[in-house]
Amino acid sequence: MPELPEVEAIKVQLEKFLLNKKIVSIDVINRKVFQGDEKKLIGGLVKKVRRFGKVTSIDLSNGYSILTHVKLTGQYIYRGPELKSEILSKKVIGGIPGVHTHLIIKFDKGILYYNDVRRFGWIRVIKTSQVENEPFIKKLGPEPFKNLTFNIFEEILLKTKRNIKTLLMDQSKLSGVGNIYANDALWLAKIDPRRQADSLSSLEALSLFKAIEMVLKSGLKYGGASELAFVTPDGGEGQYQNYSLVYGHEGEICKSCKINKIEKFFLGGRGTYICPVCQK
DNA sequence: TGATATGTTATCTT
DNA sequence: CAAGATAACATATC
Repeated sequence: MPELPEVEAIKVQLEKFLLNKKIVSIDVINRKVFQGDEKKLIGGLVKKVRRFGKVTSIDLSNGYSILTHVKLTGQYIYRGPELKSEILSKKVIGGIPGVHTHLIIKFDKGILYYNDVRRFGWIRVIKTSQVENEPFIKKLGPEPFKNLTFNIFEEILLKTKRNIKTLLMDQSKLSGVGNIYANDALWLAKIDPRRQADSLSSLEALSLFKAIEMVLKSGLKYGGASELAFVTPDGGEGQYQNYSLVYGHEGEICKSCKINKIEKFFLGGRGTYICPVCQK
């Protein structure tokens, strides 16, 4: 769920709420999700928040960074003086703090909670200078809007016979796209997700490249998709699920041809939605 | 009650 | 050997 637009929404709000605030204490409730020495973070001021694909880095003034991946159900929720009205999505199961709260960071003003029902997410303390050398970040492929050009995209497609949808979601090939936006981009480009990546014509590849940018832009515009567990640090939800093109629309009429029903099947173990007539 | 949701990785297979 | 396919992770929800 949290893909490029969702993680960007987290990044933007964390920066908005935490910039220039000082960490005064850290409570690591669950070591499973936390790696490193939290004492290194105490006293640091938040100077910048960066995003690499689906990973966020909170950079501090003391040379350390908090690198974090929320995976499927990780949630960062902030409570502090600048929240005009305190909303808390019911997707925050157990509340804050609650049974699923694994980390609490207290700032001079405000508190940040990390909740994660399934505990797949992780938080790492590393030196800021090492963020870009972190193995996870190092193996990320180029990212849309950043360093993914059409030429690079086409080269990636031609290198493999894997199905195009699985390739789009492979973070080592291109970063940021997950299941929701892969489904929507392929529908928008009218390409069957089962096609071998290297079988796409140059024109089809260009259409898909543009479609990826379009659906990601739409996701960014609506603050991400909150189908499952995604919430923003202010406690609110994204709205993209109300504007998605095919993802989650099984059995509904295709928005393009307005005739055929959207079908769902599994591809690479992931839910895949298509219009069987529009997508070739 | 058991099937379902998904990001990533370890492991198995071709 | 390498690329690709699949299972595993954990648990709330329907």
